[in-house]
This record gives sequence, structure tokens and C-alpha cells, in this order.
Amino acid sequence: MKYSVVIVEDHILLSQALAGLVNGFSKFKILYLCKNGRELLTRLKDPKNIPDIVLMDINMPIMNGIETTIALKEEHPQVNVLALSVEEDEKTILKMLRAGAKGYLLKDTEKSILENALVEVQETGFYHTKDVTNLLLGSLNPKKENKVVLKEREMEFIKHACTEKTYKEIASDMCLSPKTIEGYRDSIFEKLHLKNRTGLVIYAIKNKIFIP
Amino acid sequence: MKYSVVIVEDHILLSQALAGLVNGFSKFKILYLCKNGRELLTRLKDPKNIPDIVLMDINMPIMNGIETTIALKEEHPQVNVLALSVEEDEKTILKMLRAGAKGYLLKDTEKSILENALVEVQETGFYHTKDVTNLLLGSLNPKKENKVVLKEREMEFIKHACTEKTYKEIASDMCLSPKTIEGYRDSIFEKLHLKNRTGLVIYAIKNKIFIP
DNA sequence: TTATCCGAGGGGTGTTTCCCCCTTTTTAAC
DNA sequence: GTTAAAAAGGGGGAAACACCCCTCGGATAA
Repeated sequence: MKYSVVIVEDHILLSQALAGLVNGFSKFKILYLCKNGRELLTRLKDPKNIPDIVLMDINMPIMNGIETTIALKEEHPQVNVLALSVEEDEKTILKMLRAGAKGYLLKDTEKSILENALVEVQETGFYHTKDVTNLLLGSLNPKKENKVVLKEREMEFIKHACTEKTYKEIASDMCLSPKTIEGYRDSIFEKLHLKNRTGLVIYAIKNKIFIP
Repeated sequence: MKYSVVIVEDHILLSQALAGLVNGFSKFKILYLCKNGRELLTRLKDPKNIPDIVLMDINMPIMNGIETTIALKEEHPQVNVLALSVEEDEKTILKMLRAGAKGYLLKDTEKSILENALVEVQETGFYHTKDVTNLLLGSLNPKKENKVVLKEREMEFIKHACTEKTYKEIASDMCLSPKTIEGYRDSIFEKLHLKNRTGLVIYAIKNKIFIP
């Protein structure tokens, strides 16, 4: 009996191509393909559609891999999730693993590694490359005071600051006094060691607070 | 006799998976796979390695699809190039087509469309979806004054403007008077209808002049 | 020869940045 | 339960910076 695999991936060509690969592996067969997380969750309502392994892309338009994994694990904790992504962004990988993924695979790998990862996940319960293992170890002792806490209201201000609005305009948009806005700005500058608004904009974009 | 296909794609998993798909098509077979453009050009020095079709990814680390296609067409104009990308960025598509690609395929397509595209490219010389055709038509009559010409020196200034430097500092970095820098800024603001430096930063990032 | 582009500058206004200062409310500690 | 201390909102004023005019010479090109 082969293990059943479901692929959740928005790029249909990659999805179908991967299906071909997996069906070529001796121990695995594809159950069906999904274009996004929502489709998977809908499909899973039928018990016949519950697979052994879900091969999950992280970046998807409708419902991303992290949200989907959390929802999936709540309903069907026995299903193993293997994350698949081009992203090497540390935060994303950690979020995905915290959501319950049993492994993390880069799209830039050999097919034999994919097969190996599937076997490992199904038989030992997890699969990780050296890179991801190192990342996990690194996340255990976070470099002192690395994470700066930005408050909700400050985040809101930052988004406004990433436009052509003056602080006065931002103030009236946020229903606050211009002086309060200046207060936000000053404390953010201090926290993040920034010198001016341009620096703030770059920071916001780098940290995905504002997406241009 | 089957037509030979070479895949140039940096994501090995996708590359191998695609190879599986193509080998499953009745009229095509994979000759070999390449991880980037440079690898392809090296391989092509041996006449035995010249394929009928090259399935080319656009975003690659070493040598991108556009550069590679230009170089390939110079040496082997008879080889048909089918571009493959997730990018729907108009400029990129047009660049690729101008470079000599005979078709443009989104990764978000069905495998039957891939097969159809390969057949069309080989037998009629081109393949385009409705989207790309519309894009081509649109590019013929560019909406009046759409493209703003930025000079080399202005581009350089914009990159500096996307940092925490003051204009005075930018001036000394570019070995110009602060007043000249102000001149650059003002003319750019006018050309691009911007109100302030924040707007310029956002513009630069959107248009990939500055990559954060 | 007349444009046009480029670098440079004068001067004025408004904005941003950076210091001080204050009250009120919420949270935590003693 | 009082006290202490953050957190949230607002303010004055000065200096630096950004923005916006308009000018002017020299090179370059039509």
C-alpha cells in the first residue's frame, strides 16, 4: 500500500509536474491537487480525501501555507505537512515549523531529496536539511535585544509614513494631534536607530510592514 | 522522431518535475537540464547538445533568461525559446519577447497547455496566450507620455535618496553642489508627479531602481 | 544662431527633526 | 491601598532640512 500525498500549490504547472514525480516514487501516490489552502480545507471535509502527507507551498494567494497548516493541524493532526518554498526567509520558515510542518524543502533541490524527505517524514516524523536545523538552533538563543516591539498604533503610523502625506495630514487621518504623531515618530526613530523618514520607509518595506 | 527540449531553470525540483512532464508528451523528449543560462551556453558549444526548443525560466541567479536568450539567438537562431515565468510584469515579458522568445508561458498553467505551447512553437513558430497578445497590442500604442526618461545621473541620485543621507551628504558623495542635487530632485519630482522624498523612495522601489 | 541641457546659486517658505515640557490613564509593585 | 512607573496624548520653540521659485554661465547640439 502506497502512502497518499496531496499537493497544495498555486502554480499549476509545478503542481502537475510534481505530481508526476511523486507518482514515480515507489512508496507514494498522489491523491489530488489543490490550488490553495481553502481548496484543501474544503476537500478534507470528505474523510476519503484525507491523505498521509500534504506537500504545501507557502506563498499562495488565497490562503497561505502557514494559515492552512494551522487550520489543517487543528482538524487532522495525524496528517504530516511538508513545506515547500523558494523563500529562505528565516521568519517564514520558523512560522511554518511552529504551525506544525514536519519538514521544510526548498524548491531548489533534487528529486531524490524530495523522495527521501517524503520517506523520512512518513517514517520518522520529520525531515530537515542542515540549513533548517541550524536555523532552529539559532532561533533558540535569539541575539540579545534583537526584536523591537512596535505597538499597533505605531505600525499604523508607519504605514501612513510610507506615503506622500505630511505628518500633519497623517495626524488628521489618524485623528490625533500632530504633536502626538511627532511623538510616535521620535520613539520609533529611537527604537530602530533611524535618522529620518526615508530610513523609516526603507525599514517598513524591508520588514513588510508596508508593501509597495 | 521526437523534438528535443532543454530546460533552463534554477529550481532543480521544478526543472526535474517539468522534465518528467515533457518526457510524457508524445512529440517531445528532454535532452538535458541546466541550472542557469551560463550552463546552457557552455553546453551548446557541443553541436550534439543543440535542441529544437529551450524552455527558459526568466528569473535566474547567474545569467537571466533575457541575457541568455539574446546570446543563444546570436549563435543558434534556429532554436526556439519558450519563456517560463511567474512574473507578469509587462516590461519583463516584452524584454523577453524582444530578445527572441517565441512564446511566454506562466507557471500557473495546465500541463496540457504546456504541451500545446510546445507543439505550436515547434510547428507554427510562436505561441501566445490571450493575455500576452493583448499586452503586445497595448505596447504598440503606448498611452501618451507614459514612459518618463530618467538620466543616468538622476538614477544615481535616486539610489542615494533611498538612504538616510541628507541631500547635502548625497551632493558630496556625488561630487556635486547641493544646489545641483536639489535641481535633480525638483526635475524628478516634476517628471514623476511626486510631492516629496518619501514618494520618490516608494517610486524607486516599485520600479526596481532601488532594491531594499 | 538659437535652443537645450547641465551644474551652480540666491532666497524664501514650510516641514522635519530634536530638544525641552506637561497632563491623564493604565499597569505593576510594594 | 497606596505608590511608582510606564504608556498614551499633547505642546513650545529652535535648528536643520526639504521644497519651490527664478537666474545665470558654459558646453553641446540643431
